[in-house]
Amino acid sequence: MNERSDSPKYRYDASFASSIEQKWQDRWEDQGTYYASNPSGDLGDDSGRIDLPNIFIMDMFPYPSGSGLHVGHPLGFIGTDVFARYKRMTGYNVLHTMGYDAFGLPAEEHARQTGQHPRDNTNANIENMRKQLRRLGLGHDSRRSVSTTDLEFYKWTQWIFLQLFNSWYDSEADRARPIAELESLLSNGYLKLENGLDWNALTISEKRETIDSYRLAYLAEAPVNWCPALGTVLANEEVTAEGRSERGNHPVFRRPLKQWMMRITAYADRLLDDLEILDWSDAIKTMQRNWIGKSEGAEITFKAGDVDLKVFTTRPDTLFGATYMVLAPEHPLLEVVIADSWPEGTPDKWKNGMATPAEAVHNYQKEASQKSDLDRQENKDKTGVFVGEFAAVPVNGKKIPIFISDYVLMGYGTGAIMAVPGQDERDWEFAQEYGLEIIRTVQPPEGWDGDAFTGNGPAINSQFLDGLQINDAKEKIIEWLENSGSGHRNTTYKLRDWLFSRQRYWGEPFPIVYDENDLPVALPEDCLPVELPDLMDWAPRSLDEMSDPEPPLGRASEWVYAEMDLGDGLKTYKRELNTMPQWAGSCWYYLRYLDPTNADEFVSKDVESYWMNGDKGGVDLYVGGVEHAVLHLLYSRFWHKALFDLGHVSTPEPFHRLYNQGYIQAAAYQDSRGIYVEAADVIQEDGDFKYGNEIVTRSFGKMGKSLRNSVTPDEMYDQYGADTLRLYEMFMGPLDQDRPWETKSVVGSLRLLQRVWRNLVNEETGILAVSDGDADLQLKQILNQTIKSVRDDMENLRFNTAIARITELNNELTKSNTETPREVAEVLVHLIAPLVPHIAEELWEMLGNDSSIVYSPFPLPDPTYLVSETVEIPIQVNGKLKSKITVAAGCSSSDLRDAALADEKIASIVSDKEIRKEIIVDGKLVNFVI
RNA sequence: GCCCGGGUGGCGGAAUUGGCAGACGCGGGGGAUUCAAAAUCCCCUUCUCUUCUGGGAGUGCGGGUUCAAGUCCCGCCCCGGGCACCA
Repeated sequence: MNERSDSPKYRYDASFASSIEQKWQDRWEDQGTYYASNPSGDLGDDSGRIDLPNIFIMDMFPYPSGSGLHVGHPLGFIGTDVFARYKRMTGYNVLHTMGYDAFGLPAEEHARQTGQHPRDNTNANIENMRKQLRRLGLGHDSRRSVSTTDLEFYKWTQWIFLQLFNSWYDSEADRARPIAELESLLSNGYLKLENGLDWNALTISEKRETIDSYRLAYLAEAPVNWCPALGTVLANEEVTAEGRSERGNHPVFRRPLKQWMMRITAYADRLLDDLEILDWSDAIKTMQRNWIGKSEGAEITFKAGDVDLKVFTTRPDTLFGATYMVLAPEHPLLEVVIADSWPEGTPDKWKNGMATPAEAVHNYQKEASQKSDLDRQENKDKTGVFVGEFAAVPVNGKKIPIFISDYVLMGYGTGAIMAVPGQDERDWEFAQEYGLEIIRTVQPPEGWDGDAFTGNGPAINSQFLDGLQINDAKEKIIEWLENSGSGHRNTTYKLRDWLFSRQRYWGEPFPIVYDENDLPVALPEDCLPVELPDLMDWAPRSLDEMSDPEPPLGRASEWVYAEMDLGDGLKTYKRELNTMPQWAGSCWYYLRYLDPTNADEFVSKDVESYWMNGDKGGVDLYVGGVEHAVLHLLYSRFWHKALFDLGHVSTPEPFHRLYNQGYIQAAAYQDSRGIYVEAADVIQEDGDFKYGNEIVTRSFGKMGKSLRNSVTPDEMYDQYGADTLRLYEMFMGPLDQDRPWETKSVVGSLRLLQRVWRNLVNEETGILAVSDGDADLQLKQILNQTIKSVRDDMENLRFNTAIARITELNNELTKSNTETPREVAEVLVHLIAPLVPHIAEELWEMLGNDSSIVYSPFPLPDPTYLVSETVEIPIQVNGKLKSKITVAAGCSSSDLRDAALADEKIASIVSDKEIRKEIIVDGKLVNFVI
């Protein structure tokens, strides 16, 4: 920064910082400084570190975007790097590396814009990103850096798919098992088919289809988000609330298509229960719980003529209050319950102006299907029509009218409800609208003037349930339902099976082919990897609403049909043309970090159990953004559990501790038209923000192109150096909090490093300037107290306060007129080493060491210097600070009291008053109450 | 509407169990050094009253518990995030 000719020659400034940073980055790379030791295999070594305790520290790997980094991106990466460095210095074998999540739609889109093949484009972006991250001085084991697009990586993604395809969920044993075991259980008669058929009487193809329907990865006709303009189906998360594609804002249609599904619902309970053993924030756990959405209750059958209508309810205890029934407009049994004509006395309101129930229902169905999700969200007024038929409440035979309404969703429970307006707010609203009977079955508290009462209380109007509290009433009615055969205990989930097919080019091909009956056949392991064919024309095609999606792989005409012998002679098979979603690679990449060069296994058992630590283990620290709270983290947990069941990994959970870093925000400025202007060009003048001559308004938002407020790491390297950037990002605030970027504040971090440098080195000569004498007692006490605090802060990822403590120590040295004692200098260099590794290495070398500081032990506090002989005690009167006195450490309560009363100020305040109470906390405080 | 976070000086933030509110940094003010400036070093910097000794108020708002509350309890307000007709 300071390039003036008269500034000291050896001042620590941006250009000097850059030169030592590059020197050390080269040396670390040459020496493989950050290589972690494996217990066996290619990455084993004789460093001896394998005998140390180990720790696996991980970032959520990035998508290698072509647009480069801004200073907000590496916040979490710096945090894990500081922690990993600290752990290395405290005697751990540390695994820390970085991979790339490089498949997916963004890569395709970007490639399309630049006209390059996605592979070339992706590889160029990865190279660029590696360079940028290297420049930050991140201590990654470069040998373990993988990309999901590497053939040697996605071979194992396909292998894991085969594991899922070749297994089923045994709900008795509550775990996944190999599919071969299902076949033998069925043929031995140990397991009966759900549809009651005799397995051994089935034809071969019936058997095959039955088996297929049990697999964890299975084909199903499922309603999907079909976006004809993009030519692909989209995941729910890729569709906006308005029902349009997030990219391009094209219309999206719900449409049933045959797709690969993952049976994540089989794991719903375990995914829920095992949250307990995880060290994750309650916020994230709550989000996962909500997503899984477990509800316990009962399924109850209502008879409407000959038709059984099943409802799910969490409140079977309110059965006596059921006064009508509602089916979803898409309910499959609707057609058979519609009456031919309106019964006598049907209110006009229930008919919706139609002459027959059929007309009313079909008209309503049509309207409901045209309602977008947004309409439903914004307009929650209850609408519906009567179907002209009645159902019988099982417990008393009472006939209640059947309605259809869009407030009942086909996708949840049974798509039908018993409506209990007395105890349900939605049912109350509907009942009010259509003039339906309301029966309270729970006694509301006295003075209740509200509508539906959803709280606890004794049952009323419920015959044999009367007087029971909700939970007891539920148990009793469920018992009755089960005895009478009209219902049973049941649990439902919001979680749906995971749609796993995409009509895209840039993704993992499935290791699946189809035979002459169009049934799926898994390829054997020795056929892996199924390589993505090289296509010139890989872009999705725009289609119209009525056409089927065309997977781009269908255009690889050479590739689509394969002739092979899969055990029953040479035959021609058609390949699966869909590809896997982007989540596939991110579901398991952490496991490949462990053993990236293993050609025989996705990870060796030996290596996996070493790093994951079995049982309640997993990745020791996983840092990333909160936006992955549900999808990635849920999918990944699901795959991991399946691999665990099949004996491929030793821990039931992948990520033991999850930590969500905050985001760096930055000021953004809008002109009078609301257009964002380049934030870097805005100046502050007389309290106004000005862009040129125009006054602009300020707001804060996520740093990025759209708000035109990006600051790049390169700018920071030019002005300050990488160590300063690292230090500033860690000092801004706690790692898990959002924080606003302020370039003008970065200078404070540079100043700290300059002072550290100046306290150890003569700026004029560049020669080390430390003394060999001892530090005085006071400095030793400060030094050891600092070591203690910094260790504690580092351990708990509180880097901002660690830096504050280091700054205090350094300020002591700055104030002193003498040269810094060597013992202090050496400690100081260690304390800063995890945060600012380059300057620390440089100083460590100047202090006469020829090996890296990376593995030099982090200082331990000497307990002798953690206690001082005297302590300062605040003296309060009536709880307000009035004075402070200095007394011998460990002095008795009575001595402390006497000393406090002897203090001039205190004496003058209490002299003529009676002391009513004395609070004396040894070593802490004295409070007199007068 | 429900469920999570959060609210502390001009700004970012600190205060581990109830025990000195505002550590550390930015910004601001003053001084030393300098021909002068930059850089550096030192001091001050919550607000407010003041007779310059100190006094009063103060952690979103209103109550409470306590010798003592940013911290605990009750009732609100505001900001951020998630879910949202899930029976």
